Amino acid sequence: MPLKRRKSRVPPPMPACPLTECMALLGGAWTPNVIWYLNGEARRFSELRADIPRISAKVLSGRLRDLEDKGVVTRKVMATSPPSVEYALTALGRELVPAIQAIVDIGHRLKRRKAA
Amino acid sequence: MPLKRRKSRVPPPMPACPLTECMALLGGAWTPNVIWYLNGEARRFSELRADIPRISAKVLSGRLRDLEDKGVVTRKVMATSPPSVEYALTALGRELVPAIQAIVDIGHRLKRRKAA
DNA sequence: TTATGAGGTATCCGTCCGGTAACCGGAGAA
DNA sequence: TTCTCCGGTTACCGGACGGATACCTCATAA
Repeated sequence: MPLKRRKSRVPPPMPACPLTECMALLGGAWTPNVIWYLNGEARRFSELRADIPRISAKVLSGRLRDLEDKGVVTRKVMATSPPSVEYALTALGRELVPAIQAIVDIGHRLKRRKAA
Repeated sequence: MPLKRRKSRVPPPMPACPLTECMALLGGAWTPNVIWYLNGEARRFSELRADIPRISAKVLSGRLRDLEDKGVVTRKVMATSPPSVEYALTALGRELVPAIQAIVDIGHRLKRRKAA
């Protein structure tokens, strides 16, 4: 009883599917969290560390550099003492927020249900 | 001698953040793709491999096992010869689709813009 | 007889992540 | 003066994760 191969139901994903395209920006540990907490005003490195308690300084610093390279965040060094650094979303970064919002919404529902 | 800050003895309250809560289900390489291609009808292992050409068998089988453990997909062995296995989304899995849809939508916009 | 296909597992190896520690230059404390 | 702290970053190390390839079982097809 041979199985017939069912055709792919989905539009040709090939030369870089939209999911992959967007995940290239959202991928990497803690990336959605970083973008999420940058929504709204700019935020300093140590503020982000407080926002995301379980991220290590190394990973946060790496993530911010990656996101800067990809054009998702901007980095501005403030002439304070000691110098502090402010990060903010670019227009591209703000476009990613709705996707993270959708994830957060689902997370809220999951939590509410687990409480019951 | 000042009092040293005591380290919290219990692991930090993990599921505080809705984003983390939901990312626990979506995290891991290729996870959004797998859920995306399972939306709609059930799909077999080799069909998923064709849907997601760049995933390796090891990672796909690992992802499917993880998702089954988390209650996102079901696994059904069909009594064919050779036996085939069908995977499908659970109700929980279907709840995750809107978030992936949002990511896909943004990916479409990014691609369209890049073409220009 | 060999090949093929389904649904994986075994193995190797490179990259990523997390934790710790150190760094730097200036400001305040001892 | 010397100590220490502070914000941001980097170097080092060990472990987990992901990619590539090979292999396995069973049964039909060429």
